[in-house]
Amino acid sequence: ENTNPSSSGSTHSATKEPAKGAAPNAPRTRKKRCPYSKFQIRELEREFFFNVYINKEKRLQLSRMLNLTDRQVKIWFQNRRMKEKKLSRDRLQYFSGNPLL
Amino acid sequence: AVMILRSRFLDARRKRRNFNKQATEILNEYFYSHLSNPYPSEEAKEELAKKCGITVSQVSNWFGNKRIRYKKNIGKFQEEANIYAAKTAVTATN
DNA sequence: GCATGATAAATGAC
DNA sequence: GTCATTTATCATGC
Repeated sequence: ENTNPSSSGSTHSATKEPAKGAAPNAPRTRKKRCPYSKFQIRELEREFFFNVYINKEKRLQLSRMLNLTDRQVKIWFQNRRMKEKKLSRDRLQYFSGNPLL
Repeated sequence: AVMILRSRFLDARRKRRNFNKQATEILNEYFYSHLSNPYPSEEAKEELAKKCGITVSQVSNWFGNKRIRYKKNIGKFQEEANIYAAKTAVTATN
């Protein structure tokens, strides 16, 4: 349901996304936030279930399969670990105040 | 039973409820009295959370949203800024 | 219909 | 690597 625009041109040659017109004066434009598709999320979550920490090989493999950059996959796992940590904190707080109704 | 609780917790996360007026007052007071550097420390966040009856994460969310929405349209918050500026001025003179 | 709180990508400090 | 943040997006309140 999401024809991903992040696949523009450079066929995921990985590790570098500011493939601009080689302008030496790069204004360092922040990449716009692009929500991932359901399919991309499913595959990322599937891998996260097996390994909270992903290695380089699987990362490159996933980035090719999902048409994301290597950096995007890396950052997704970082954010996902932070999310898991927050979920744990919230669960703890939620179940601590209640005598298991 | 546990599963019901679990599912209820999971989908209850994103259900939004507005903060009460008093909590919003406290947060705005801090924000506009620290407008030059609206970044409360971890201790300040905990204190604000306690006074407002919300979590520290909610305090962080509130300041994150407030900072960017204020920056994006200062004019829209001008009236609000004046109100709290006057309020802190009064409390300072008392 | 926007205001508002929470979450999802992306950056940067350390 | 973590983690506070910025920014856009989402979902809800009213």
